[in-house]
Amino acid sequence: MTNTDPFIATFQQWTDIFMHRSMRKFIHFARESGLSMSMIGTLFHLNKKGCAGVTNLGDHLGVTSAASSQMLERLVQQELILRTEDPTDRRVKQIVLTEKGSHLLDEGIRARQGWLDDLVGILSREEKELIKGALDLMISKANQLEGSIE
Amino acid sequence: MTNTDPFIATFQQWTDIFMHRSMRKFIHFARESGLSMSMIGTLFHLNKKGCAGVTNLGDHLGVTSAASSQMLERLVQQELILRTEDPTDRRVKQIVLTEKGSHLLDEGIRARQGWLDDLVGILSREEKELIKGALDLMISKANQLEGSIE
DNA sequence: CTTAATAATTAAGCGAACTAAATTATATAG
DNA sequence: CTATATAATTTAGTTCGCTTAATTATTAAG
Repeated sequence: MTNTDPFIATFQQWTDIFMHRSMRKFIHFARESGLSMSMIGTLFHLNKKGCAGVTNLGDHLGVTSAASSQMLERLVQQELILRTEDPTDRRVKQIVLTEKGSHLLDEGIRARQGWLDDLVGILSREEKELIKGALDLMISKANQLEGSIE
Repeated sequence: MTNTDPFIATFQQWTDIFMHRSMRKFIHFARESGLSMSMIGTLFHLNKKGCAGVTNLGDHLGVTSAASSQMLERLVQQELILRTEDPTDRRVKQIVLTEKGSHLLDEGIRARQGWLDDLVGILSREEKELIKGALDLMISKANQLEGSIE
């Protein structure tokens, strides 16, 4: 293709494998849990940020606040999130994960990475250390770029 | 959590970052292209396998052949796939990517990994080599597991 | 040839997720 | 106090992706 850099080629190859293996189970899990992509994205976002408003979450997904409100209502009914008034500005609602929502998310992540256990199973201690070192390096470098995206 | 293995912990941490950074742009791209998740999955599958039948693709997505047929019709209208008769069994249709479909997919992948260029930019040659080695190792190990999933 | 099985499509209908517009409640500026 | 702006919600209506059931075409088996 246009990418001649062998590093990028390798990275894309790994991404392909990872997506294929890892996403299938996760999507299956989401379907069975009755969660849409928007819901999944919202739960992940809440897991990361801790708390957010309705319009805020909608913007994050690229939908209107009306759509966001409706989706959040469904999540409230499923008891996956909690919706309370912001005491400092009573127009805004504070959305947070419930215990149940947090657990469900963990379960999904575990489903996603079930095959990881198989992979770990056929790695030697030295190989695991090599890979862990590389991942740690990428994590720290990625965090270094943090400023550019909110 | 329940995972005490530092390797798995690191892996999940990296996955979090990767998903966050990489999926957002890709989902945005899919929306703008008017492609559903099923369509995306189908295009990727075709890209990998080259050719497939209608029922086959539906099974792969976990939907009925009717649903698959309808979705493929939309992809045909968008000129992203080609649907021809299998000469050896005229009941089955052979679905392949068009040039346009292949290009669109490439574009999506590039959108997904736009931030990768930024990451590459702040890696030294030695760091890139370390990471590439780790990725190559994981790729080969993952392929070793290939038999378990079709 | 007849019957049964298989692949794809079509038809009808349903629920989910979205939008625009109106509504309610609260906050801010003049 | 009166505008105006902002946050969330409700309402009505659309579209999408799916299902089941029926239909068409082809193949395979007796």
